[in-house]
Amino acid sequence: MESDILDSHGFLIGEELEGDDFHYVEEDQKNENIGPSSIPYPSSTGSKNNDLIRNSRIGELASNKAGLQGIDKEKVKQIIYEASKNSAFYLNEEKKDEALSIKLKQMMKKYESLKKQNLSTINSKVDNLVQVAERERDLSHIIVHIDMDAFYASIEERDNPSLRNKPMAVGDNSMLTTSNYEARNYGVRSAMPGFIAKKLCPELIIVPCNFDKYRAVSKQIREIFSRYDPDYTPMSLDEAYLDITKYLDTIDESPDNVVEQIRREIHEETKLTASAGIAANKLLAKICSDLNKPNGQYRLQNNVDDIMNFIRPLSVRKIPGIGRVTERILNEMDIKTCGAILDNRVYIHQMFSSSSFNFFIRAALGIGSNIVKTDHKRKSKSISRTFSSLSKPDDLYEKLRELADHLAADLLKERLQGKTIAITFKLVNFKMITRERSVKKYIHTADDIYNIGKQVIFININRIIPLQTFESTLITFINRF
Amino acid sequence: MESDILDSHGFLIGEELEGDDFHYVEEDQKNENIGPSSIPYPSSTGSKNNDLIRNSRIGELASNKAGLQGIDKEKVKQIIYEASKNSAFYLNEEKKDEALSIKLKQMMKKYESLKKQNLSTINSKVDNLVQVAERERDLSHIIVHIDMDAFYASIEERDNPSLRNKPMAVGDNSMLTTSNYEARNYGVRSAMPGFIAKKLCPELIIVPCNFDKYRAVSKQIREIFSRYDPDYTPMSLDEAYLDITKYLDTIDESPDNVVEQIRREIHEETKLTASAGIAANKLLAKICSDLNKPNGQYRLQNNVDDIMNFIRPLSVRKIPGIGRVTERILNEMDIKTCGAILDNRVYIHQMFSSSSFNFFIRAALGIGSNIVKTDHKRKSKSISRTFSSLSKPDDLYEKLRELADHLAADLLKERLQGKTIAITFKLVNFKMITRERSVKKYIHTADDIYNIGKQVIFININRIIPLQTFESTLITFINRF
DNA sequence: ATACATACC
DNA sequence: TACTGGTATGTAT
DNA sequence: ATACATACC
DNA sequence: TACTGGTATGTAT
Repeated sequence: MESDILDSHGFLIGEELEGDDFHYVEEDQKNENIGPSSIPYPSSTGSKNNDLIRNSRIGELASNKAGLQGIDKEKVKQIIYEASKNSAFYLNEEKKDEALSIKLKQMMKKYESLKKQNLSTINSKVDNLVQVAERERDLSHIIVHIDMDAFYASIEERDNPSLRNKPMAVGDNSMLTTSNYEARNYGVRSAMPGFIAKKLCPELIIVPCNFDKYRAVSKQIREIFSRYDPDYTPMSLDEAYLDITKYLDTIDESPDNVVEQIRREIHEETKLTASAGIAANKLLAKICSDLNKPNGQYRLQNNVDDIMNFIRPLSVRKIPGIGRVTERILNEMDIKTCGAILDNRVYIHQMFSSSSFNFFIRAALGIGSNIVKTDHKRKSKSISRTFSSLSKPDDLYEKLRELADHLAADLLKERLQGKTIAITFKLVNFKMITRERSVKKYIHTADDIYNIGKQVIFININRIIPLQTFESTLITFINRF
Repeated sequence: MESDILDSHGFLIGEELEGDDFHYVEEDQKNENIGPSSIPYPSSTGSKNNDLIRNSRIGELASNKAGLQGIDKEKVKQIIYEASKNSAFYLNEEKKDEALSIKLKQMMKKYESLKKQNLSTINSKVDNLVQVAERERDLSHIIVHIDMDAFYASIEERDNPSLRNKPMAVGDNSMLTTSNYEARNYGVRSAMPGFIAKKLCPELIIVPCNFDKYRAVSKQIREIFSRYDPDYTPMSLDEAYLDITKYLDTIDESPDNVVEQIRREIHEETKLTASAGIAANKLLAKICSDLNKPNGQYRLQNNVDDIMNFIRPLSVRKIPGIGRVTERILNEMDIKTCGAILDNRVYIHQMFSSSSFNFFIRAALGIGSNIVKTDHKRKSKSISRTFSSLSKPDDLYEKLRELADHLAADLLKERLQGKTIAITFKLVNFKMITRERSVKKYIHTADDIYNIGKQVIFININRIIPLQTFESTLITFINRF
């Protein structure tokens, strides 16, 4: 009787939502200062069949990134769609997209009601906040963002001349990490599964990853960076920020020439090309480094007018931290450029959290951190492996054991310990579920990780197995604060 | 085996903390704009025996509020202590105080380490935030806070002349809501149990509450308020804010004279006295209304210098929203006055959340809301009753039934519905525990409340009964957002 | 504290 | 046949 | 979402 | 004999 009432009112227990998002490739970055990595959600409307390809997750694979000019985008989309449409992966993407649509619709409802309101009282408050941001502007540093061109692919080409001038990618049949520019002309790019890339370009050569080699080259270029800024920050094997302000004080050279020289040294010592952006802060430098890619550089002067003229017409999507989802939300609000962010600051203020508002405003003003020297403290350490579907708990425990051993070894290397363990299961339908547990004392041994993980799996075994057996397990070791 | 590991790492489940705080009396307020009602925690050090009386919850009963000047505070403390020391209530207060001590100690650790640091880089950021607050200052309104003097007690005296000039209080043997000024001279005050008050003043006359009468008088004074500001906001039966700016435009009178006139009309029509504060905003008006109590008023000019000179030497405890606990935290940081808040803004910024920082800074600048007209939306509706200890679940369900019926009737009057039900149990040792449940659909009927409540009790029955049977049940009906 | 989403390489 | 692996951070409950 | 603390009348 | 009843809001998990 009571439980009838309870069920009919549906206690908020164990509700299920959807999965995760796409990813790119590579490794080793120091992910920081790239703004809020989460902001509400959007999506297309009906999102049936080809529509999804057109304007969402999968469609993005055929977007207008570098190297895709002049090719038949529609044809690329069509081929990707044909190769994907009945896969579990694609079905899951569709599901996620539908969830997104619902949330976007709700946001738009709020937005429409906002447009009808008189927001003049909020205006001055918002303008105040913009002024506060403006006061953070600091034009006293020259920051450089350097990014190797098609890093892994270029290394492989360099070391095997027979690969040159042919469409080629690094990775394997299930996932590519990098493609060279010839391959990009076919629509082949990173984060694309190799078997789909082959449909786009049957003559594509796929070279397996050789991380030891990439790390060695990375070490070379980092040595070069340190000549110009001993406190440079590497963001990944092929990318770094430099503050060359002090270096410039020691010589009589323009920033442009210094960066030319860095890129020249890189080329001389590695036979590889790099692109660079030069600007007043990391945000702008990063945006700039993409502009004259490959093998080019772009200088944005440390001058408010130049910065504002540069950023105003820029697509919001160019802002690191604004991805596919956030771009779509903004687009729905008719905000396509950074200038429009500023113009719509009152709506942005009402629609988003204060931290998102600050992120958007600072980006649209071209204001960002110019602190390059960082003593980065790792916040989590994780390991994951994809394996073919399992159906017996014991098989899963065995995988857990392997991952726990591996993770514990990694933790030991850095003398890390933590209090929270998260396990992510990827089901065969590509749905991801995460379960985490916090303990009172710091732990780090494989046994501790395994035992806690086993308990977590055991408790959730019914959520995992019956749905459809799992595909992969990600153990994340999280150190909160 | 696994569960051994798990236990030894102590999963963070079902940990128990401590209870609740003291309260005053009366009813009917529109609690708003009184700042963050929570900020970390502090306490004394050893807190043994009489120490607790001296500097904590119970000691506060004998504090230096209006009416207590010139009496022997030490003697009052001693009598309260003797009357309390072995009670379950007092034991619980001691427990809470110990928990507080631990947390305060931790805060001080952080504070000490902060003092050793060079905080110059944060300085300008904090100064910016202070400027942002300063820009909110608005001196264009004249706000009045009116507060009846010893409201319930004065009404009883008025209606029964034999009570006059004798120590008297309103309430009952277990709890007093108001005391007259004669009684206050003995240390008798609101929120004190009657039986303890009798120890302080054996000849004390205790008159039972007569809410219907108080409500009728409240109606009278509200009618007067509305003559001066039709949009006045009542905060309780005996207290209100008025914005007399517009009224002043219609006549040629000073604010002081207008408020004299309001108080005169109150006295003429009710034979009761009121005190008032007149200032640029609600925060300041409220502080001012306490200054010339009883039967007086205080005007603070709408002028930055006057406001700053007024607020600078003011004890932080005078700020509504800073209670016993927060005062203690601040005192530990050597912050006793509002001026000291400003002087220590960088430490405040580092020690507290941004919302607490903003609250402190605005208070210390004398900046507050001057919006009186509010269409207040109720966020919760609750009912609670104290009853003697029960030990059978069925007895508790029966109480639940009564409270649910009552609450549902109240909800119906205001056409309210909600999605969350909270039940608070007060155990015989005065420990309070809360358990809440959210449901998906809005509910409002007694049956729904009862059934959900019963389920909640059922699930937690082992947490309640074995500990020591419960004393009272508070059902709160919460409407989130 | 948990679960999940977004984003970057 | 077949859609990774790693880290950070924001939002919602 | 849940549990609890602080604060006000 | 005996320490309320009501509402809001902040913090921590």
